[in-house]
Amino acid sequence: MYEKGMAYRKESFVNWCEKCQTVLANEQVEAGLCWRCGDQVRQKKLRQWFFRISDYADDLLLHCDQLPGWPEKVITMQKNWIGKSIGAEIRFPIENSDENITVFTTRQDTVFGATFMCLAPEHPLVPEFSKGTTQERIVSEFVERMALQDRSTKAVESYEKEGVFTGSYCINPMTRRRMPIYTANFALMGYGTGAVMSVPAHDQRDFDFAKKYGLDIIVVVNKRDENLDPATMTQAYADEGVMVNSGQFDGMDSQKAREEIAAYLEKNNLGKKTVNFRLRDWGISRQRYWGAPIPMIHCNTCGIVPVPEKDLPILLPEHAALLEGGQSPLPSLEYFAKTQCPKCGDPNARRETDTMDTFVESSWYFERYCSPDFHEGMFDKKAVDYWMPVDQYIGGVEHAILHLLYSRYYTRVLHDFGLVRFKEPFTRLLTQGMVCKETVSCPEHGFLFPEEAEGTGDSRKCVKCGKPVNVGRVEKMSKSKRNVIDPNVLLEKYGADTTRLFCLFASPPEKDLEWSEQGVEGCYRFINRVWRFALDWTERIKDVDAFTGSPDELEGDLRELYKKAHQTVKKVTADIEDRFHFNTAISAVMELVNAIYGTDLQKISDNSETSAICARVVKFALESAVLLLSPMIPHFCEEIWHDIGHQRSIILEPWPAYREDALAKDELVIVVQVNGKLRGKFTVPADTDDEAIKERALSDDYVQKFIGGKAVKKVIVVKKKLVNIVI
RNA sequence: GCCUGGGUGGCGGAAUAGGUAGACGCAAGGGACUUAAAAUCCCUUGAUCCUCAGUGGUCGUGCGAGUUCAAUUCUCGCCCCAGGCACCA
Repeated sequence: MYEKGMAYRKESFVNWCEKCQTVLANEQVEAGLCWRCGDQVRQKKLRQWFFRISDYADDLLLHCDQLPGWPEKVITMQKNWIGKSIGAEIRFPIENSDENITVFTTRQDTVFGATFMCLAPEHPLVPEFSKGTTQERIVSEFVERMALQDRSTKAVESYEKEGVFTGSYCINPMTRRRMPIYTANFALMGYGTGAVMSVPAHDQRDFDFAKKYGLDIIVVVNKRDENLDPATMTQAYADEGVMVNSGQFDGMDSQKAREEIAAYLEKNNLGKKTVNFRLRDWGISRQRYWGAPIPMIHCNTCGIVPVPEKDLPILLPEHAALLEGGQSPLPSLEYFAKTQCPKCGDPNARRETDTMDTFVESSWYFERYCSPDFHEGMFDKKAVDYWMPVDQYIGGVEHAILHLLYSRYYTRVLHDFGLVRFKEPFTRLLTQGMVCKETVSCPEHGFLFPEEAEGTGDSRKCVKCGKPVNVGRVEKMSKSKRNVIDPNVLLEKYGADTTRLFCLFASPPEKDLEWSEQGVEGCYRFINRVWRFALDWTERIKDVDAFTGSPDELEGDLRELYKKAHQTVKKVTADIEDRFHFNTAISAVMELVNAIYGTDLQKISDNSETSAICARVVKFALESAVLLLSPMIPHFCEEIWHDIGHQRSIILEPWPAYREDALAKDELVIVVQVNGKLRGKFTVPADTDDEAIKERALSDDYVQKFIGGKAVKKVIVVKKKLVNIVI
C-alpha cells in the first residue's frame, strides 16, 4: 500500500497525558482530564500513518445503492458519514501579501455576503497572521487554550462558539471588501481547508458569531416574498431565495446563482467548482504495545523503507516487560526496534514501533478465515474465490459505520491489487441490536460487575468496601464498563437449549434489549411441555408413518390440527428466512404445541375407527414442531427425534415443507365496524363472496342498533376481513 | 450539537401491504390435584364507567396536530431513551 501511495505519514493530533506518558482514547478523556490520573490532557502533534480511504470516497458512496441486502439505516449512516458535498473552492487574497486563503463552501452564491473569515485554531497560518500585531498574545493564548480542549467532533460541536481576531485581513474577491480574519473553535482543520468564509446573514453559526463579536451582516439572498433586514433578523436565513447586493447576479434565483458564480470564479481564476467529502483519511497508527506492527523501517540514508515481503509478517514480541506508566515498550526494545535497512544494509535502521489500529485486521479477517492455515500470503486466493463474499454477515449496529466502512474500503484495496474478485465483502447484512444493562460504579473502585454490588435496587453496596454504589444509565454491555452478564449462570441452571431458546425468544435480533432474565422459566417450561407430550405418545407413534396427505382426508379436530401444523411450518419458515425473527417463529411453534394439547386426542385415539389416523396426524404435528425447533434447541430435538422412531440424526433431515392445500382456513371471521368502531363480528364459510358478507353485516341485529335508522352513506368491504359501515 | 434508530399492558414483546391493538411468553390473582410442597392443569388479568353486568359504553400504542371510511402503521412539530461521531472495538 505504501508503494502505491495508499499509505502515508502526516502530522495529526492525539490526546496526550503527560503524567501517564500515553495517548488516550476519546472515551478515556473526561471533561478534558485523564480518566486514570485526573491530569490535564493536551493535544500533542505526532507524525502518524494514514490510509488514503478518501481516494475511495466516491466509489464507496456510489455502491451504497447496490447493497440491497443491507438495512436501509446502515446505508443512510454510511452515506452521511462519507458526506459528499458539491460546492466551490474560493481564494481570498490576504491583505499586504501575495498569498491567499482557500476556503471550501457549498454556498458560493452567498460569497457577496462574506464579511469575515474563520480559521481553525490549528491552522498553520494563524500564528503568521497575528505575528507582530497587537493580537499576537491574545491569539497565542487562545490557540494554547484550544489545544487543551477536547477536539473530537462531538465536543467541538457542543462548545459555545468563540474566537479571536488574528490581526490580519483578507479581501473578498467579489466585493473587494476587507474581511477580518478570526480563529474560531468551530472551524475544523479536518474538514475542507480548515478555513470558513463567514456569511452571517445566511449561516446560523456565522450569525451567532457575528452577533457575539459585533461583525457586519449583509443580506445577499432575500426571501421570495419578503425583504430581509440585518438589523431586525433574529436568525440566519439559510434557505434558497432571490439574489440581492450581489452585483450582476442580483435578481437571480440563488440556486441558479450557485452555478453561475462557480463558473464566474473559475473563469476569472478566483476559484473552482469542487467536491468535498466529510470522510477523512484513516489514521491507523497506535502508540501501543498490542497490535500488529506497521511493517516499515526508518533508515538514516534511505528514509522510509517497507519491510520486504519475504520478511512478513512482522510479529509482535510477546514477552516484553511492561513499562511504568502507559507507554508502549516497543521503542525501547532494542532487539525489536533495531534492524538492518533492507535497501542499504545500514545496521542502525529502526523499525516503526507504532502498531496498527485493530480495525485494520478486522477489515480482512473474513478473507483469512477462508484459509486459516495458509502460510504463503494473506490468504489462499482459491479459497477466497470459492467462499467470498460473505452471504450473510451479522454484527452489532455499533459497527454500522466504522468497521463496515473500513471493511468495504479494504476489500476495494485488495480488489485493486488483484487479490480478490469482488468489491463488496458482505452481500447481506444483519445488524443486531445491543444488549444493554445499567452500569454500577463505586466511588472508590470504579465500574463494578453486577455481582460486585450486593443488595437490591438503588441501595446496593460495593462488596469490596461497603460504600453505596452509583447506578448509571442503561448502556450497551462492555468490558470497560463491566455491565456484563455471565451466560454460565443460566447454562448451569437450565442448560444450553433453554438458554438459547430464551435469548432468541426475548426480542427480534435487530432490536436493542435491556437484559432481564424474566421469562427464562417460560422457555424451560415450554421445552418440558414438548418433552412430556412426546414421552406420552412415543409408544403409539414411533412405528407409524407421519400423515402427509391431503387435509380433505381428515375431519374435525384432526383436520384442524393438521392444518395448524402446515400453517406453522409456513410461518416459521418465513419468519426465519425473510426476517430473522426467531421470537415470532418460536411463538408460532408454541401455538402449535398449545393446539396439540388443546385437542382431545384421547377421545379420537380411543375410537377404534380414528385411532390409527390419529397417531399418524399426531406424529406429523409433533415432528413438525421438533424439526422447526431443531436449529434453536438442537440437543433436545435430536433426542426426541430418536425417541419417536428415527435412526438418522435430525440435522440430516431437510427443512419441513408445507402443503398449499392445508393452509386455507375453512371459515373466516368478519369484523363489522360502524364509523370505524368495532361493533360486531361473525363467522362465514371461506368461499362467501363480498356481496353476501356485506348483506350479512348490514342485517346483523346488533350492528343495526348502532346504525339506529340513520342513512348509510357508504359501506367499505375489505376482502375476507372487515366491513365498515359509514353513517 | 450532528447523523441513525427506538418509545405499545405490571414486564419481554405481537400486529409482515392503512383494516379486530395486546398473539406468544413472564409476573400477579383465583381454583383443581396433593396429607403437604414441588411439578402439572384450568380460569382471570390495559384503564375506566354503568338502576339494563352485556356479543355493554368510553378511553387507550411517548406528547400535540393533520390526512383517511379506518392510523401502533402515513405527514408535520415536540419530548424522552439508545447507538455512532473517526484512539472502546
